[in-house]
Amino acid sequence: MPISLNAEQQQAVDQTEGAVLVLSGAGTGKTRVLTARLAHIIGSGLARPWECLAVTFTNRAASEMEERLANMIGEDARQVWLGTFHRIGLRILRRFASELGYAQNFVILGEDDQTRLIKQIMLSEGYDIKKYTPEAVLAAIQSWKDKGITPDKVLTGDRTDFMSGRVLGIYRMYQDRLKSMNAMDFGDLLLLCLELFTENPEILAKYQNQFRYIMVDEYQDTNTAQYLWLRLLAQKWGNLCCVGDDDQSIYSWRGAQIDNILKFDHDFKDAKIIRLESNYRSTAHILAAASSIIRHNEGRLGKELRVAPNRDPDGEKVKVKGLYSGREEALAAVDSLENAYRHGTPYKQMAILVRTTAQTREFEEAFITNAIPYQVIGGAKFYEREEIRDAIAYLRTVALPSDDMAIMRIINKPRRGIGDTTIDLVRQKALKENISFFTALKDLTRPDSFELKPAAKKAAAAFLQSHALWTEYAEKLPPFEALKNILDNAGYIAMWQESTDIKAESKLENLTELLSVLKQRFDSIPAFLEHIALISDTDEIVGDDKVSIMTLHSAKGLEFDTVILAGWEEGLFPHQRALDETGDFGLEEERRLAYVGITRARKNVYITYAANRMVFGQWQTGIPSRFLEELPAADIEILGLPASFKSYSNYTPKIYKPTDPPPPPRKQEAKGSKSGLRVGIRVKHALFGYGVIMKIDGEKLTVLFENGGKKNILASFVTTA
DNA sequence: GCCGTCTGGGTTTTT
DNA sequence: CCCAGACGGC
Repeated sequence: MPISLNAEQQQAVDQTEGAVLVLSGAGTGKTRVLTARLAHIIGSGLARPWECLAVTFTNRAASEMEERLANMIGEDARQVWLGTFHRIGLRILRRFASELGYAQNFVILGEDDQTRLIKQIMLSEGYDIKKYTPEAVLAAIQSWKDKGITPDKVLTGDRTDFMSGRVLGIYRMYQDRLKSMNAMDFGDLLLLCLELFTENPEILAKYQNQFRYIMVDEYQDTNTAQYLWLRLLAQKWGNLCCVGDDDQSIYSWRGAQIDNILKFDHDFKDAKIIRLESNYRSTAHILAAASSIIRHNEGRLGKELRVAPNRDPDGEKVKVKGLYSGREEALAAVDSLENAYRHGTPYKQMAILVRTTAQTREFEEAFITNAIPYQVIGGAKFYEREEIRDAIAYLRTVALPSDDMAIMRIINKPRRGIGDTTIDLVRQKALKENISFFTALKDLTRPDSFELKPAAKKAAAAFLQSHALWTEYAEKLPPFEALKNILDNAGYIAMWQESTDIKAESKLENLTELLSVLKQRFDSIPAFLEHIALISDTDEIVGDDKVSIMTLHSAKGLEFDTVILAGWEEGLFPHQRALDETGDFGLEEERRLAYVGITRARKNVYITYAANRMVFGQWQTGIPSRFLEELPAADIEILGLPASFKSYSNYTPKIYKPTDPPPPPRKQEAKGSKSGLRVGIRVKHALFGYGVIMKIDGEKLTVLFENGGKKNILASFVTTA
């Protein structure tokens, strides 16, 4: 299928040999180039599909590319090695796990399991986990892994080791524990793959020979481990094509090395650099705004976006709005979106982009009040939720009894009389004898074992009996039925049904949702477990006509007609922690984030900030982001700024003196029905706390509570708050 | 082992 | 302001 390309794009497609860096600005058609290039390589017989490796950063990007490729070359597309770094690493590791001393069916630990494991190790080593949190230790370990550093390669005096050298010990123990549990974490999928390659030259050679052409998307976000991995694999043929945009590098905190892209021509000899600068997405004003901001960064590869020919040259100016409070900011967004909707833009072509997930709530509330359909992308992720992780842990322990983290998670959930003391004892035994938790538990319930108190022993035996039954379910029933029966039999469903927890109802809904996903999409438990270990919620986009609310980070790679960039205040955006922790570097990364945000938009951009914001239940005054000053006056329109900002070009960055008493929140027009209850009103429930009314049906209210639950209750049980 | 009350700390961004 | 985890009484 022919596909029209501009000259630079065509050049990127034709330049198949050697190292190529395609510097591809936002909206310049990089996915199109990548897929056209793959199609060209395969179509012209330069390589067969499975001799091509295409690596992306997100599953979403991978499936998009696969789909487009399938449209061009048909079923052959499925043969291409196309996926995220982690998925491809996993595929290789599954095949050669034994070379590293792992069994083929190793499990992949999620973040919660990792933290629990670190915590266990720290506690048993006598560390004060208040002083040094497991999360911080895990982060330090993760950052070594991102750099491709195994425990024996950590240099003395590595400054990421905030516990004066002791994190390394924990790292070592953590890796040992993972291995004895036959488990890997996310970072291992790359790190161990690297180890596999370096220790087994014949395996490396196999893949080097196989991958004649390698392509990488979002190269600016690769970390050192990924860089090393690519370099090894590309060594034989040298055909490595990396596509990226240094101006969109926003993941340094996760180990991404912007240097990878900045030094590409230094790392790979005779590298060709091709610039894609024709933007097919946004209007001139939007591009001008984005360029003007990013121009304040130093050390860029240099690249200017131009409006591609034959497009509406100007469009509307970028609108900058100052609002009184976070609430008003959200209401202003409602206005703008409704206006866009009236002018023919569907809701699904609109997005609110925020810096932090905490900002989403205010918009949700305003959207509920004003009946604007919305979805929050990312945020509290489905597969990270307690009930989902629990259900998965049940499946895991049944699929693989030696999965220690899984069994420990659910053994006393619901309560079965197996408390911390018993769990600790079993764990110690397992550790000492180097057996799995499950085996240790079995041993301790044997008639000739008396280490457990009778009550605990009885409880443990009962659990094992149930476990055997669950295993039978898993063997005999389809996955969906199996999980349903397991959760029922385990009393897990009943636990939530009987719970007075405000979140119980939504947890039950989520479990139903999980079951239906399982039913629709999976016919084997292992396949399902493998899938959920690697996906994230930003991967799933639904086609409903809804406004998307998400962070700037998860917006990368997406585009919308209308984009609202909210919360442009000093400290929030740029975020204070970025400034504190990495200074100018952090500021530049925040600026790139602004650039990413603006360039998501095709037609309309609104940038808003609030003078006052409720943080931790306290009113805080904010000052407009410095990034606002970096916008080009000719391309923006200023609306509703507080008086002292009338002159945009020379504002003094202080509207409200910190010594002034915090301004009272503006009361929303509380008039309405005589009970005072209306959709959107904030109410308080004695048991469930604060929430917002989503729906009123006579005396029956649907309330979205602030701690996450949605509940139907009678109006008489709430008071306005 | 379980369940209630208390308190200090927390909101950057996530494959 | 809210929540997870610690603590103490049963």
